[in-house]
Amino acid sequence: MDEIRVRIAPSPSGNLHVGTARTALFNYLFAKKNNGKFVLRIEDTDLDRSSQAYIDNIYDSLKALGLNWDEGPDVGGPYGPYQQSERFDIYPKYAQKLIDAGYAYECFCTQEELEAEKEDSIKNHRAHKYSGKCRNLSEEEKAKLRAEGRKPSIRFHVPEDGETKFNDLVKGELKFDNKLIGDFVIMKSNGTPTYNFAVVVDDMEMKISHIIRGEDHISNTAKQIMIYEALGAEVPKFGHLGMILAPDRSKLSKRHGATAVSEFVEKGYLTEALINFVALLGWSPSDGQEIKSLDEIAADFRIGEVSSSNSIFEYDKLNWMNGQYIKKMDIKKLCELARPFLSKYDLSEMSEENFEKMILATREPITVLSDLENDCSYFFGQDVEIEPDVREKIVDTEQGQNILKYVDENEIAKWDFDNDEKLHEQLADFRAYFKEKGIKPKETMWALRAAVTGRTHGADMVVILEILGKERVARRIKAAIK
RNA sequence: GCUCCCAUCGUCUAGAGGCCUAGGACACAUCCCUUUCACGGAUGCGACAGGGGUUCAAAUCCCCUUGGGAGUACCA
Repeated sequence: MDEIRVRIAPSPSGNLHVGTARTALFNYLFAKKNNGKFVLRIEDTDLDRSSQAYIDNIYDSLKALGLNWDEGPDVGGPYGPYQQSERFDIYPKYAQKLIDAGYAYECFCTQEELEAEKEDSIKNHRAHKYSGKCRNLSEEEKAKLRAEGRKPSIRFHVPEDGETKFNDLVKGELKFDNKLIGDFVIMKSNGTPTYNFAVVVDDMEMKISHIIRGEDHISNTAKQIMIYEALGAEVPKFGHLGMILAPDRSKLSKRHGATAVSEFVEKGYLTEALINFVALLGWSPSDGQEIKSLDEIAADFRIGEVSSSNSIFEYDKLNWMNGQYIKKMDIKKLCELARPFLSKYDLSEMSEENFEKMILATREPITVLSDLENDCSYFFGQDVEIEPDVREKIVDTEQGQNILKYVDENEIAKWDFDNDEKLHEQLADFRAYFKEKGIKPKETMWALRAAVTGRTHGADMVVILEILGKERVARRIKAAIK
């Protein structure tokens, strides 16, 4: 059997979309599982909408997700170039080949004529397709039209009857009635190829064996198969994935939140979690273990088991999963990723060691890295602002004041801020003292916490005390005493 | 309009005729653990869209209806 070769072919008219990332993922998994090659091709034939910034974003996002390609514009490969704008000269040759073989013809219709045809069809409740009126133009007629200054497009001559069918890797047997497909343009009048033509030529030249893509391409498939056959090329296998939808079942777009991989990263999602989550949209692990690395998923992956229905992108599970990854992540790496999210604080005032301690103590409840900004606020600055509600219900109560005064006068001096084991015990003693007076341990700690952090919940008190140090803690407690 | 795809808990899904009084995960609720929030553990809530067939037997196969999605460009 020939080598398995798959590709992802994004067009750089925007940042890498999660939907594209999922398609890339399934291609990558299929390649990995089958010892094949994963190639990246940039489809930038629409020069107006394409930009280098987007190309860079695609590279960065794919790499960040761990979806490394074997061949592509930047790394090269045996079937390059891998960027369509550098391949413009090869499409006309194939188009000419099709004309010569009678599979395609020049069409001189103007935009207006085409519009009129379409409107006519709609008026008569017919499925509109190109009439084919330029199909049999004589050389004289063509010359005349050319003399008028009309630049022809090239259309593929679709067979009048029969059907085009293929066995979809995920959907099974699919077929299309040829007479419903109009002669479609393969080369625009400006000399550039249309999408349907460019993909086929590129996939053929790049020896792509399996095309795994979104089901929005299903109806293109018939046209593409016709081109392959007309060109005498081997038709690859196709597999169409269901789409990712927003919770309201519409296309996932900006108004639903982030859509680009890079936006998710900026919001504090880990790429490991994102890719894991997206893999679960349409695929499920055979052992029920949902949290899996890319390699583990690849080992377990089978394209035929992928769900053929659409799936909805819900943040709940992504958030949970991201939290799981945050909890398990190597602490050094997490610290690095966390830094940008704490840029509003003066990080220079905190030692590397304390920074790590802080992250270790605050990573537990968070779901996205951006939660850190709020959750770490009390670790910075000399003073804290006590939330009004907390002040009223805890700090300013008689019990609260008593506890704080007691801490100020009898406890703080003896607390060992540099020894967490001792500090831990000392706090236990402190709780025990008030417990004898009938105050719950929880409430005792609340008073301390409220005065020191301004809140009722947060990281472990021992860690907070250690990082803040005796002076700052004393200062904040005094400030809370009326 | 026409063509195509899809249809199991709110969501992601397991299920490929009997193992299903339909399993798991997220979310939600309650409880336990606990110096807070969380984590973790336990329990609970919760679905085969509807209707016809086929069969001894259907979530699983077929048909229709309904619902959702996609395509219908000299965009990709």
